[in-house]
Amino acid sequence: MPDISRETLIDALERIATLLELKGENPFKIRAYRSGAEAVRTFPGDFLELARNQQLDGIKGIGDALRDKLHTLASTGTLPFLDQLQAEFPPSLFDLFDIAGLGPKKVAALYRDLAISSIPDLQRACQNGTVAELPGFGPKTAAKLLDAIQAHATYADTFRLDQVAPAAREILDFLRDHPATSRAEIAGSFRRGKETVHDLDFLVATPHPQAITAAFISPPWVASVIASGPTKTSVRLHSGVQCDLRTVTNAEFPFALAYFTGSKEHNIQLRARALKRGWTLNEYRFTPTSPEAPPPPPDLFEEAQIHRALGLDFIDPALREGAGEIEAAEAHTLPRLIELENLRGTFHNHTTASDGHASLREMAEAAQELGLQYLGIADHSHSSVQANGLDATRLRHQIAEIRALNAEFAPHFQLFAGSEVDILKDGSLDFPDDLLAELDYVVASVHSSFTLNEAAMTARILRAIENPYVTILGHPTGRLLLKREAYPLHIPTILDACAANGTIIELNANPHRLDLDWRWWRLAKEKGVTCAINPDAHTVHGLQDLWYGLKIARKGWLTRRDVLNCLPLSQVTDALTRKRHLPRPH
DNA sequence: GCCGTTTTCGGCCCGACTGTTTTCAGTCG
Repeated sequence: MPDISRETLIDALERIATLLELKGENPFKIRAYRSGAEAVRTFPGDFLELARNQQLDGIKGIGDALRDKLHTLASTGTLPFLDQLQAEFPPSLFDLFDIAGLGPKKVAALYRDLAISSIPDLQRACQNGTVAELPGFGPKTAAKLLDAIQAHATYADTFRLDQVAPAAREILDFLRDHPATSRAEIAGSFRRGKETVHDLDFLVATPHPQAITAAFISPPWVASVIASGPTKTSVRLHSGVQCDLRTVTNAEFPFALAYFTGSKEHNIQLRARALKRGWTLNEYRFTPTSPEAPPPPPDLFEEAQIHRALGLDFIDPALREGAGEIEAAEAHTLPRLIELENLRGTFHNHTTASDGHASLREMAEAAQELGLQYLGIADHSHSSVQANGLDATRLRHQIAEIRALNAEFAPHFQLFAGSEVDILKDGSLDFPDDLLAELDYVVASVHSSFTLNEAAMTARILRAIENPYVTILGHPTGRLLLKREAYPLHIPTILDACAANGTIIELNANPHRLDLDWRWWRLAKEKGVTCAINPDAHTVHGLQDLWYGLKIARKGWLTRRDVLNCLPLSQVTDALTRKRHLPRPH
């Protein structure tokens, strides 16, 4: 079987779209490839497997042409159509699309007229004046491109949630404090709870947009102003994060909030739905398409009223990814999403015994301050030498310490004694079963040999899943956002095995991980897999990462019934050890 | 190239901003 992933399919479709743009193809054909890529990205299920087996019929956005191309790529590992297109342009040309202000038309002109095919080429041509003389270009464009090349080399263009959340809150508070502000919100992918974002979108309802704009660009955290007009302004922060501001009227606010929250795919579906009712929908209002069309409802103040006007239940921002949420809202089958208040405790936390920075007691007290009823401790096992992993003696000592503290905390709070035990290269565990049996629960995680192929990695983890003492599979794919790719793993097989064995899967809430990815949780839930939202806290402060995990769980359509740590203390103990008494599958 | 309670052909989201234009094209979201 060719060694490709869903990402390979997505990249291929997006690459085709870009190549067709360079060639000046029909824009609607290009859009079809782009939306096809998005359909692959958001499909709730094992897309790769379906593509391999030519079972893509009926998937929205995938027609005959894309279906066949995806099948070819998934089953053979190559796509001649793409290869032929790629042969027409030098590979380095694609780097130019990463430069702000350059789109397909300009890149095509630079390549065609000046033979520019890389960022260094472009930089030279901007400096020596040839770009400024090109038709459609000019001195300002050349100067802007030089700035953009500089910015490209200096700043990241994608940020983890934790990298932008503090600034997001600070700027939102700042805007809300302004006397000319009537309402302010953050929209965009941040509001949807995406694990990484490109920018922050602020929306302000105000009768004095000029005053808000002036205030937005003036604080010390603004490094530069990218663009500024009457209703739209973009700035870059010193951290490199781009922040956009839109000012609207009070009446426009709910429409603008819905519009700028996206996603693009979600919006397109929403607008199409409005058209069927005889209205156009944009960021300002409903407008009847003809005099005969029914009048849209007057006086809309909230997004929920827009959804209702379209015959839909309110769709939480977390779900607005164009992945079936509109159909579910119409059928009244949207899930009641988990809330932060539903969390009663959490598992997988570290202390000074391994690589954490707080003691058992400090972690327990912090958890109680957060209103939790229980806290699971899971320090590293001894193979994780770099993390000061515990050996059997130290682990038994910690178990005793936990029991002693619990005598003090009872009955209002309880620590659970666990371990984050390494899944070794062959899938065996770092501790023998009799030692694991002394624990309240066990998290099993991969911390080494990341380079196994998919089959070997899947088999390795399957073995751990099948161990009766493994309660939770920790950070299942090992990814570190923007830093390290997930190791190859056949997730559907993992989900099936967890369902069959009663093994819980972690949603690691550390903002560097957010693993398992939200795109898998609907399938996991469908298969009957339980989720545990765990902060993997190494400090007292780290417990608050639960907030990130919550956002991701909501994106995964999870409810409190799907999540282990929504159980009250009185029920969670049984849930942790239930698997030990289950009959073994096979 | 996709799609269908305006359907199998003829549509396909569209507004804001900038720069290079002298009325608009390109980019972005």
